[in-house]
Amino acid sequence: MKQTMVALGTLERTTSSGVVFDTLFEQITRLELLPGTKISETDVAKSFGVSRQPVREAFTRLAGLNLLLIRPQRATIVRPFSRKLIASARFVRAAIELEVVRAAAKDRDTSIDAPLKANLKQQADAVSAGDVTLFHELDYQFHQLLCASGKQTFAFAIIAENKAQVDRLCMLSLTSKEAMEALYEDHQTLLKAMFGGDAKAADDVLRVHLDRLTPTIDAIYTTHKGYFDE
Amino acid sequence: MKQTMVALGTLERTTSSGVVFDTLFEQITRLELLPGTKISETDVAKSFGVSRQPVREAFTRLAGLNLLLIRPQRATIVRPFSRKLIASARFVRAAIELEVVRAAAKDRDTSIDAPLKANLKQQADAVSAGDVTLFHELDYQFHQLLCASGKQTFAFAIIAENKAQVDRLCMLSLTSKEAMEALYEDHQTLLKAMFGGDAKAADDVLRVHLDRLTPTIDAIYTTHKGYFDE
DNA sequence: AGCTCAAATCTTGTATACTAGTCAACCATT
DNA sequence: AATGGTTGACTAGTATACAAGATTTGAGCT
Repeated sequence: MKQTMVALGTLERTTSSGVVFDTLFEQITRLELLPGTKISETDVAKSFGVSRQPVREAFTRLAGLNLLLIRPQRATIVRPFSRKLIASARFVRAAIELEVVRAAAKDRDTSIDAPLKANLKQQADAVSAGDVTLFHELDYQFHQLLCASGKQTFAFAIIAENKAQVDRLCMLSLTSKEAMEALYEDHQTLLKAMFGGDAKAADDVLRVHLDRLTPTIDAIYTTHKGYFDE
Repeated sequence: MKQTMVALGTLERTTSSGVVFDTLFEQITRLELLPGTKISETDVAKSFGVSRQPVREAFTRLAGLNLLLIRPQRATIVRPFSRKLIASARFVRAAIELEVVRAAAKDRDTSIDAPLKANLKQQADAVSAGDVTLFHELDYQFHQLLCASGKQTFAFAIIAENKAQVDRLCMLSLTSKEAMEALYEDHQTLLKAMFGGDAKAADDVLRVHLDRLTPTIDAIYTTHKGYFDE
């Protein structure tokens, strides 16, 4: 049986419920399954060629991540966006990441300097090429490296979990070259502040950086009200 | 069927799996089930008078909270303490709560002022009476009210989740009157700083407050190495 | 055409049974 | 006494079936 590394570094088997979970997680966060979509254990089981039980387990885990809404005797729905949940997720993510960069500014793992710089270089190339997908991937890795730099690798799991709430929302917006450039500039400035040990400056730029999503989210709410709960 | 309010304010039925989850969660966090204890779906099902399936679902949720370690074809174990996990949980909890009090110092919900003050008064009484259990309960409520004050009610769910990792550890330590007094003083100073709009002072005192656990956790590690994984 | 109501259908929650992997106990051999 | 192999018990993962609540659909009536 194929084995995979999972959280906390334990070697673990691939199970049917794990496969279902991974696939649905990706479909939801990439908006291949839109908010409000009804899905049932029976249908998903059929499409994966398994019984309801592993599907049920995957549903339980996804519900725990606030991505599915399970109700007895009624079809499960892909949880609509919740402005409250999004605000909370953004707050939590910002709080953790602000503390991470503060920690990094004071006492960082310098072995992460090179991968961070390399990532920034690749970001510049992605912006030049107008490659949104690549830029998003590098952005993800950049924030992951920030956690490693601040010696808080585990924190990224929480950040990633909360990012899932926001990332699927951002799938609804276009990312212009100007927007990518602004994010890239933020990353540069942040790294400069961190490497210079300036916790205050790092704090300031990251707040600005994370706040750039606000108009995007507001715009999405205006144009996609149907995807939001009340 | 009895109904209960759950997260996100939805009215929800009580299910067998919910009952099992709640009971095991409490047993684990109160150390009635010690780290390293082996439990099986079959045994738990028997003791609750239900089938394995709702027990399995509860296990899945508890595993998601890092309280159980499920391994295929082997007995599930109550997750031993992990110094890495504890450090991470404390970091995350501190990050969120620091941002909460910063937010509260700047723009708090003043309707929470009275309940906060009332809680502090009750804390003073609990310290005088040497009532550790009551003090812990009030401490929990105090931090919950801080989130409400900072208009970040949702954040407490994450804090509570991460606190669970640390709280079950602290069940192993005695809380002296001196320790309670120190915590109470911190709460007083924190509230003063928040009400005075002094974000910096609030930040400083909360860091000290949350750091008070460090010697406690170190002492527990020394005296209870058997409860920790490597 | 619209309304009401009963039946059918769909759904999750739970019970039970089967499969396959892990581990400890036991026994044979050296 | 130590070691290695075998076997049975124990375990989670999964399949299948039943119960009960929610929703949909269609027939009958006005």
